[in-house]
Amino acid sequence: MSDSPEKLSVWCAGEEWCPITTTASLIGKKWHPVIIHRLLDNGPSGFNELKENVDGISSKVLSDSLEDLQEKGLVDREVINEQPFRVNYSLTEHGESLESVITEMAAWGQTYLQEPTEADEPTE
Amino acid sequence: MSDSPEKLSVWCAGEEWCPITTTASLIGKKWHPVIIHRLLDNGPSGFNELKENVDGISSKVLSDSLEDLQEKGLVDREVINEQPFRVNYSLTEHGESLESVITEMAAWGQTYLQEPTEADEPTE
DNA sequence: CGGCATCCACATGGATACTG
DNA sequence: CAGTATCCATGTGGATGCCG
Repeated sequence: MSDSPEKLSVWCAGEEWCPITTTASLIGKKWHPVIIHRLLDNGPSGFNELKENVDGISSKVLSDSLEDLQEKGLVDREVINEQPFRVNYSLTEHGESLESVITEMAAWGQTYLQEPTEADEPTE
Repeated sequence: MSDSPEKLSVWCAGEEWCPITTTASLIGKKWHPVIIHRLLDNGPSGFNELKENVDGISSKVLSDSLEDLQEKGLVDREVINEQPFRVNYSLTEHGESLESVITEMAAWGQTYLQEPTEADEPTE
């Protein structure tokens, strides 16, 4: 885990390649940061275990997100049992390397955000 | 700028409020991190100046994103001249406080990502 | 210059049901 | 348990044109 993995080649939206745009394309999806956060926190997890921890996600969206994260090389999927069928989702080296980013996001949220009260509820 | 602003009340997707989910909802849009990054880097900017710096964005999307960021209390808009018409977009205190997150994202991208070559181009 | 209006394509997300 | 299938609503992004 300590030896840095080779760099990921990732495309980027704009004309010229930009680290932050590209990073945003990796984790700038609604559920990706949370999924990675849960995997960092709880370690390798099964599908439904992850679904419980990522509060409010549907199986389809979790399935789609995990597939996306696998394609991006951040998450690993391993079948650990056939009967009963069990899989294990874990972070790759790249996925784990995101800890600093995820931690920073969580810390920022802790510091600068608060849970809204009923009074804040948008009446719109 | 040094006194920490009051916390933002932001809704979150899941059942229970979660800092990282909520943070992700603030900056987990395709262009938001880049826009904030550019404002951090170049300071307050006009609309087209920002459009140039955020490489590849259309005016509609930039307009939408800026509106979203204003609603979320991260960006300020100020009309600084009527004739010729000029506005200035800048970061609020909350927006500036995101520097650590944005920096971490950019640093991660620098370390773990590389610009893909033609060979990596998806033929799909 | 700094947008908004319009239109449209596609992506994303959610609910529900069903399968091996 | 670990998904897939389906359907549908909404979101997001891009192109173009126009306006004060």
